[in-house]
Amino acid sequence: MTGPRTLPTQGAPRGRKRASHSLEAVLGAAVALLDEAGAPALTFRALAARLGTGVGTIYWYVSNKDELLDRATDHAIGGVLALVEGQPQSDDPIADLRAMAIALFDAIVDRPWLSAYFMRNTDVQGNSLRLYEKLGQPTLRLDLTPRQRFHAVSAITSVVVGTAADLGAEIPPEILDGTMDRDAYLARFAEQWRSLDSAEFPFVQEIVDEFAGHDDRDQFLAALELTLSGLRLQAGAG
Amino acid sequence: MTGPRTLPTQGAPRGRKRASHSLEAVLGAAVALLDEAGAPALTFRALAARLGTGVGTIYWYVSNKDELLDRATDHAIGGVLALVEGQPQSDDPIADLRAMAIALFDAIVDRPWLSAYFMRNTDVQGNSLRLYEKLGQPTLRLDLTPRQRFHAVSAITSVVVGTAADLGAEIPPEILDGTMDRDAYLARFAEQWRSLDSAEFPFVQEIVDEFAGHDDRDQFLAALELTLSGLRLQAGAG
DNA sequence: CCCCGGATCGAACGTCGTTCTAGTATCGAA
DNA sequence: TTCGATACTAGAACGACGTTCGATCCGGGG
Repeated sequence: MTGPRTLPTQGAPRGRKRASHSLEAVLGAAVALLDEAGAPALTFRALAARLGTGVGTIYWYVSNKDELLDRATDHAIGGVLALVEGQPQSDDPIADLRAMAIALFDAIVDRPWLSAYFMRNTDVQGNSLRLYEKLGQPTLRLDLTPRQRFHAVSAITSVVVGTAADLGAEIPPEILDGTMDRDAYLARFAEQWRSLDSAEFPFVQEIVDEFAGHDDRDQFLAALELTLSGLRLQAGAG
Repeated sequence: MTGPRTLPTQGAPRGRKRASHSLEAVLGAAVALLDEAGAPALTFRALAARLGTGVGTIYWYVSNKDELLDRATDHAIGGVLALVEGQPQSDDPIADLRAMAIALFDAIVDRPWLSAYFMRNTDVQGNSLRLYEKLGQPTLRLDLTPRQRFHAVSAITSVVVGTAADLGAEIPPEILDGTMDRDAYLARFAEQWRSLDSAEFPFVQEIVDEFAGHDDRDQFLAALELTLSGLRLQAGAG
């Protein structure tokens, strides 16, 4: 009456007899909607239409939109987790950290809607905890205190989420429609910046060319590298 | 017909004759609503009620909710900018960078709604550009390439926004009502984490005590320090 | 005096999340 | 076979939201 008993956080849908729509189907359709047109496209009515059911049916599997979003996010993070778990372990823990952070970043670039809901996922169990564990494991091979390890992982996730969110934010609708390409968009900004008073805005003048031609991935990699080199320094001085 | 001609991004409201509600008043009320009860509290009806007007009036000053949010955010960032500009410049550029980042972080902690709208503010002009400039100026005193300076500032803002967003997300309604205090909330998580299989979750087991008693500000300061020490290393090796 | 344009107002529209009631299919027990 | 409980489906309805629109007010220049 309040919903299906439990959901397997992993694995195939176990013996549900003849349900035409499982929770898995709902989540899959939700993720598809999010992928196709972002967060505003995920409405109960659109989801019901896609599944060929009524809105009431969705509420049988999920108690409200927050839970739908949480479960859909966890569903998507499952994919990232699989990727990260498939990565081979190297001799250098920091290199492993880097590889995982990049995999996570790429996943968010693929699904920009993830960044908005990534941080508010307070699930104790689920895939995000498992991902957190995976991200933390390389720090166990570093000469750090538990506190330093804790801070290191949160620093790395901050960099990933922070830059990815920044990235997802800078995409106004004009550019998604193909009306205007990214370079022209950046160039318009750059031009306005160049016209600023260079006595009042010396820094902006200094970096405007870099901004005009910047690559988001390079920007992320540079930020990540700063954190990682700080971490390497910390581990070496232990 | 489409709104007031322009808005002074700074300064007193100039000679508007007898408007009972200026844009400044609208923005002030909007920020007040956001401060009192967060983003969901800011609705056109609530705002109109607070101003003692109709909803239509607000649309005279602002063309839609996105613009309202952008302007309100910029309004709030003006306060941070004033704080940052009031800080004295020291001999150490990195220390200045640190101080600014901390001021920004504290401002977001004060106004958690800022984190959500901080990144999507793509205004070319306005206070966020000025703040960006201020954040970048210390890097001019560092021995770096323009590209490195550009990356350094975006790395720092990523850390600030990333951790602040993470922080704002981990506040479920129970804790804001005073129903449950933060320590008990963290302890509940910690307990569930402790019951996990330690072979499968070695890292979580390692840091669970740190997590249970962690301070958000310390977490941010640690992440910031990693980036700054990486930056110092980069500047020294120039 | 009238009129014109800046400024104000609130009813109304469409969409959203959510609730509720009615309904159908399946199965074990009587 | 009948009955009721359980699992699930369906869509009308409600209130709140963002937004639009025509009506209205009001001061200053003709």
